[in-house]
Amino acid sequence: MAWQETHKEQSRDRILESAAMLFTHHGFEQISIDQVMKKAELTRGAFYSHFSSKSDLYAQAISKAAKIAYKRKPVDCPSNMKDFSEYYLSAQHRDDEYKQACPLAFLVSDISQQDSQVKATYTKTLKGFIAQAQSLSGNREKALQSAVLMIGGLALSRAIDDKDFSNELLAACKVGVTSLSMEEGYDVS
Amino acid sequence: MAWQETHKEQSRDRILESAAMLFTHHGFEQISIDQVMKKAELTRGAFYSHFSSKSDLYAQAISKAAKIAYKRKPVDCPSNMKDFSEYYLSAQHRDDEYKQACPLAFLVSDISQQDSQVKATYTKTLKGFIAQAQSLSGNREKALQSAVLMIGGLALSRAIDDKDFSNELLAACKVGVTSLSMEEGYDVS
DNA sequence: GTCTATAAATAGATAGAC
DNA sequence: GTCTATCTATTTATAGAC
Repeated sequence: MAWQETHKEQSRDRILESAAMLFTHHGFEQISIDQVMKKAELTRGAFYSHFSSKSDLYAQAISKAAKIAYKRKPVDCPSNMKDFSEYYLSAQHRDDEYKQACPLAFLVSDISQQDSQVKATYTKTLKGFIAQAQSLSGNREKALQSAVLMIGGLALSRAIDDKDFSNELLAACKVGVTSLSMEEGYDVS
Repeated sequence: MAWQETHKEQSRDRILESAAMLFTHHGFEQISIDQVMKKAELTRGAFYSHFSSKSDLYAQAISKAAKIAYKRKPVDCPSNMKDFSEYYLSAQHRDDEYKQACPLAFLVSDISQQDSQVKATYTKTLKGFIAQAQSLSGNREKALQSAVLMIGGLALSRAIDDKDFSNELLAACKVGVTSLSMEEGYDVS
């Protein structure tokens, strides 16, 4: 039947899901192929039947992680930037309590060290994120600014070794995004 | 004489400068102790007379890199956020043409994977950056938002594999920072 | 397709001569 | 303090059995 995955597709999907979770949380270099395969309940040797290299897996895992993160939004289709940013800039998201975090923030400075396939996947994912923001704010410049406040704010909040300061930063970014969506100059054209 | 460094201090400083440059550009995992020592014109074996571990070096290199990046600002003391952001969010800074870039942006998602010493150093550096922004904008919340737009915007612009899109993002962040510094509610208290 | 075994390279850290 | 040499561990990728 069409909905049934073949055995190979199931294995591939388990590898990809494991990689999405591990890479998003720990970055490219900190995770070995062995760790990914063990989480997928397979052995190292089976890896190269599914992906051509670790870097190839990384690129596809970023795309997968973004899809997973997108699915777990509290509302299917947030109707405004305020709701979107309150979910995105929450302490739960920063602390990755559900292991389904946004790779755009968690891996941002990791990506500039990777090959062109990885960068292309990241760029495509970021463009999707900004398109989503633009559909809510109706203005491209404000959508770009909001995206930077959210992705950059979340990334920075994770690097900080001071909970109060980290929370303060997240709160300021939420205010920034909300202010942007309430300013004059709203433009749906 | 007091200004003269001892031989040991000179070696230590060369190691630190080499590490600052290499780590900022390539991240922690991509750089080996051997590469740092070669750039400092020493051999591997001499490393542990100066630093206790690679991670120890990383923490101190971040602080050093921030001092170097701060020194190379075009103006000694930018008098407003617009000037500051135009330098910080330039294509030259993104492309690291002078190899003296800001580690806050270049390493942001790298830091969350490191030990507490590294995180503490990064946090302290970030607090200094925000204090600088606050002294220019006079308002803490706006300073935090400006810092995120600058650091987050620069970090994101580096991950993007599309020059036009990257430039567009930098431009939007400059506008965002400038707008913040011109809004009502300016508060010098 | 998945397994075990291994090749081949690299890196962090230490030992000991000078 | 700096050097050469080495220990030990890890990792990507491949080979070949089933």
